[in-house]
Amino acid sequence: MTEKQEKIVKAALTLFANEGYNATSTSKVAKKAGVSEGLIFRHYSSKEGLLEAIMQTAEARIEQLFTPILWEKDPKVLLRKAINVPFEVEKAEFDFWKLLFKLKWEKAYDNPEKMKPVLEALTRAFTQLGYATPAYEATLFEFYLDGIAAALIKEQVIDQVAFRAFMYKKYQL
Amino acid sequence: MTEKQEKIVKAALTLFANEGYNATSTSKVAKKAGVSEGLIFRHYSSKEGLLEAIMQTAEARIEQLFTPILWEKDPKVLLRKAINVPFEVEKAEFDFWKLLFKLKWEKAYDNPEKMKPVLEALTRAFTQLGYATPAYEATLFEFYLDGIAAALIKEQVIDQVAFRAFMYKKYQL
Amino acid sequence: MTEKQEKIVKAALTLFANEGYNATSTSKVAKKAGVSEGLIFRHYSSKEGLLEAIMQTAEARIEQLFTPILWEKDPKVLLRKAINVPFEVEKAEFDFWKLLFKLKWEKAYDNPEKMKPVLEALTRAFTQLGYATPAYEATLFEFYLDGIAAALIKEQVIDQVAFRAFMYKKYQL
Amino acid sequence: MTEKQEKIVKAALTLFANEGYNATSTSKVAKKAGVSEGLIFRHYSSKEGLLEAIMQTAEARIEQLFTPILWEKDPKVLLRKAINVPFEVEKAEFDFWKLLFKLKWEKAYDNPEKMKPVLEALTRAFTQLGYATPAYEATLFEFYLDGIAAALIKEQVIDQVAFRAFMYKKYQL
DNA sequence: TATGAATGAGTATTCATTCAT
DNA sequence: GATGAATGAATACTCATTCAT
Repeated sequence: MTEKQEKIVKAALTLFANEGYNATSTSKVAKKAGVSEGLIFRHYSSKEGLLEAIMQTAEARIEQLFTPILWEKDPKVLLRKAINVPFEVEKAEFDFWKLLFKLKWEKAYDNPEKMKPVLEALTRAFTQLGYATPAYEATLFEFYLDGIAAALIKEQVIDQVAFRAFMYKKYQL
Repeated sequence: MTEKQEKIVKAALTLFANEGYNATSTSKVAKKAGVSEGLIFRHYSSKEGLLEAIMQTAEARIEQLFTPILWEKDPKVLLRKAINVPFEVEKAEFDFWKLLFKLKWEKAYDNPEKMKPVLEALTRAFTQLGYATPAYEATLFEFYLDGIAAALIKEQVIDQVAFRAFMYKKYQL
Repeated sequence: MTEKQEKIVKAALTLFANEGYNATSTSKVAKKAGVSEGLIFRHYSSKEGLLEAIMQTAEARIEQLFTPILWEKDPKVLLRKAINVPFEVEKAEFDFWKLLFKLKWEKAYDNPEKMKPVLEALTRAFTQLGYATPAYEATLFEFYLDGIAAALIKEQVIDQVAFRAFMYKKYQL
Repeated sequence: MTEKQEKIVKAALTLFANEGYNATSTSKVAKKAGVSEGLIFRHYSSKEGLLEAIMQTAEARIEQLFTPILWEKDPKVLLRKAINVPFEVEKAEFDFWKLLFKLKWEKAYDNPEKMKPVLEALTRAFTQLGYATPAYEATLFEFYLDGIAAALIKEQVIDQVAFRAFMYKKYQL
């Protein structure tokens, strides 16, 4: 990735995440990145190509965040780690997440399959912990995580320490 | 609201919800509604005005759905009613919700204030039921509402009866 | 056809004929026609649509020119009339013809079928006049038509009266 | 001419001839030639420069084809040779001719002067053969040749042997 | 109220060309 | 000689909006 490519991707990420993909023109991206508009197309062939390039990095990052959970044996530790994920997202990554959450509502970009392994790991954990309906527990747990993540990304005021403690207690971790 | 106005609003709702506000041109709306493009502007003065008109109806509908909860005295009944809300949304209303959820991610249209009364009612209920941190419980409960509503709207397969039963049990209702 | 539509078609014809279809931008057409660029697309949906609209008129004009030949019974009169066709094209129509001749070299727009009725009429005439290979004679005659028309359109100096007389004599008319 | 130069010229010729000069981008030429776009400009300084380079070769080829005619003393042989020219064009050269014929309709590239020596040779021949208006005969003859060439290049079905025989007979050769 | 012609600014994308390497 | 990154201007086409009727 050349220096200018990085600039393009960075500018596009910020704009796509905050103003929306459709509301962001390639000329805006170019201006913000300080490059000519044509360069975007030389490197990514289309606006959508650019989006896909960004999404790949984003999904890679997500995988990276959730991988430690997938391999965790101890169910309590697993849940604890899962709860921690949203709180560990750094501000620098918020744009990634914002974009991801937005695109979840565009059919073409929403693939719930992606989270299946996590869901399965959670189900396993709830099974081991003797929950009656572990699959539903996992689903609900994921709703919670999603909600927490969304709130954090939107920078709604939450006492992170207290809330995390609350979650731990709720699941007796 | 004249007959043509209704056609416009209906067409716009479907398109805004499914293709996105920015991705929907006023000409597409006009064509789908079977009216001239000019008429949209005579009635709503701008594309954004049209969106706002739709949003008002949408928000009114939401209020309508949650009002029974606000006045419910019995905390257990209240939670039961709250759990049920997302399952009561009819398919005909999905577009409303889809649009609402999408716009939650556009700063200009996300106002968390809207849900405050519900949040307070839930907090009250959890207090009455003796939960240790009722405000956090209420927050979490709202995440459930969001999550299940999103899943239903996206028509992800969920055994509605079973899941509802699971929620009842979870909250001992 | 509104007044502006006519302006568009006229401007486009001149430009397409003299600078070439591909070398003429829609913005140039708009500027020359004194209308907004968008209007072209409202009326003709695409640059190609505009070309096709023009071509239809052009082909209609051609038909009109050759129709008297098709119905002529007397073979000598028929050939005389045919010889005259190119000389009857008025300067005002040169652009039509220029465009037509240019497009003959674009596969998509060359349809030799168009001239078939004329070719058949010519063949009939040569048959009646006792020519040995009337079909070839007709083909050759068409080459003359093409050649003289091209020369006239390009405004190459030709003594029209003399040349016509020469042709009459050549075919003993 | 280096190997890459040849590749460029060959690719450009095919594309210019079949898709048109304006419709062919330098990037298409580069891709087809398997070279970098920059190289085209190093060698030919501009797209037009490339066209001119091609045209020079094309015109040289034409001269080569017609030279034997210019020096022919026997008028009958001369006409026979002239008739043969279009039939002798090899398929491999069709692109050359297609391009030439197309460009005849671009003022900048049409120079009727080029064919003057041929026209004069034909006139001489017709004079020697005692035709009444040899200059007009020559002009008409050229129209015929042009028409034949165009038909052949466009690969319209023509019985070449029969048609050539027909031409010989027509001019009593 | 409703239409449809009309517009000016913008859209994604392509173009011929330059230049550092 | 040759590449590939980079650009500024252009391209066909769309957009939200206005206005005369």
